[in-house]
Amino acid sequence: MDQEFKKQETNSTGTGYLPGLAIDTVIFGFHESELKVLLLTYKNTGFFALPGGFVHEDEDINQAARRILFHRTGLKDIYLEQFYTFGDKSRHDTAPLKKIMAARGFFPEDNHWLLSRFVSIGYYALVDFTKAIPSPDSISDSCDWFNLTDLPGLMQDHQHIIAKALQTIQLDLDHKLIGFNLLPEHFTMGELQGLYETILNKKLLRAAFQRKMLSFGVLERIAKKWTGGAHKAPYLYKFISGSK
Amino acid sequence: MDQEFKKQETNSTGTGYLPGLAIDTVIFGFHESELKVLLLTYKNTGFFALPGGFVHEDEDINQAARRILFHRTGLKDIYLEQFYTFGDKSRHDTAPLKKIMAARGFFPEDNHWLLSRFVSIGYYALVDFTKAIPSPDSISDSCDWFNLTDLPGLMQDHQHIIAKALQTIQLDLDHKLIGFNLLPEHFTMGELQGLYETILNKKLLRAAFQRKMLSFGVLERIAKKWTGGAHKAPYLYKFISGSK
DNA sequence: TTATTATTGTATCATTATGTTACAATAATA
DNA sequence: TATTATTGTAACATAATGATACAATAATAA
Repeated sequence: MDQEFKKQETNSTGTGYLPGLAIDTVIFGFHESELKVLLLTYKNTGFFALPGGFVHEDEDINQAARRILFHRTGLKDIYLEQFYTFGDKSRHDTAPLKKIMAARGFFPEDNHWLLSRFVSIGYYALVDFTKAIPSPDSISDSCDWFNLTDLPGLMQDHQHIIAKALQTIQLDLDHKLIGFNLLPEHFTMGELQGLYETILNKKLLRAAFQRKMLSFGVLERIAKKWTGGAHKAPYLYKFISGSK
Repeated sequence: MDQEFKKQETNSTGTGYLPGLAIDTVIFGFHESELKVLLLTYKNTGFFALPGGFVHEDEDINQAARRILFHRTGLKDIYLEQFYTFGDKSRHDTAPLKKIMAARGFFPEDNHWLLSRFVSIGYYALVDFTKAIPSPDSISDSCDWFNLTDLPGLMQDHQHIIAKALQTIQLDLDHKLIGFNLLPEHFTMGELQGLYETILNKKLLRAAFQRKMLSFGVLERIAKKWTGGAHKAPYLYKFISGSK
């Protein structure tokens, strides 16, 4: 899989890829009451960036997004949604990419395909934090979770892409049942509420939240969870539905 | 403006355009209780298609969408929204395009840029039917409104693009105030309700609809409209708001 | 001029959804 | 066995929406 990058650098015309088209994925996770995104750093540069990639000539763009997602998290069958395509001409800034390549000892001609203007299709993914295993590759030093509230400086317009992704899931949360994708298979009502509160960035009323969630009829009560606290044990729930 | 097409055909490598990237616009209008979309036919082929175009090298994709929209309708300051990017590899079908070009007496090599695989960014526009003047150009025979309920056979996946656009405005209609863009400056409550009913494809309750619309506080009552009917005259309203 | 007709604007009440408070149930601990 | 904190849910209050009813009023006909 890591040949992918060598292939991208070496063949200066980008044969085998759709020209000028990139995919960036905002991979959301949730842990300890914090919404997180997966970021990587490019080797020896300290640049933080969203996991992304390019589309093969014989590949649907959605397939490409899944491939990239799998590559970073090791996960298949993930909730993945295209949310916006970014194509301002101001995105075209070759400096960071040149540095990234230089740090690998590669000094491309100015007409190298990777230095041309790219339009990027944004996808967001919702993954179970406990199942996803971030994996760096030959081109990146690290690939790790960052709190959404405490992001490092990001390459290009990646900050903006994340903001737009967040905005999208905030809107989607109300009318699609997507929240569950961020939790482990079993969860308490309190955990689910905490997730909603974090995404929407506001407090919700406990009684009303529970009533509403149960009214959807997609939660199956599994067992009790004895947390060790001196109080009633919460139930564990699991998401059930034809659609996931 | 019509040189645009000659430029696209003649220069076989597509210099000046972003390669492999197209824009398709679903331009919605509303007239006589029918939702309409603007379609064009390519000269001497009878192919129906969405108005579309390509992105200039020095242009934001949103600018490109506005340029295409202006070119077709003569309108600026139109409500325009990107809704999805279509990039299945199955879209790549050179046959129709070859016929279109052949009908113009142009027979491109197989490696002509227009025959390569394209990813298309979909935009939808909401326009005042009474203001938009559909205009064909050198490459198209006609450019006309078609009822959404009675579309002709369309090129490639344009049917699917329209379906996705419709789905998007149905969802947007609830939480954005976008409906007004499809009506003339002044309209009655009945006309507004008819518009909503057509888009959502269901009957709404008159009293509740009126109460809700007025509660938004974005409607200014202008005057009465004497229709000639033997009944109370409805008020004319106008949309007022900082955001349009 | 006045009755008739169809449609509009809105009040009224019914129903449903949501906000809010309260309290019994219950694990762990003292 | 009492205490504590938290959960699940009942109960009530308020707000939003569904449904019906009716007065207001342009045009037309008597």
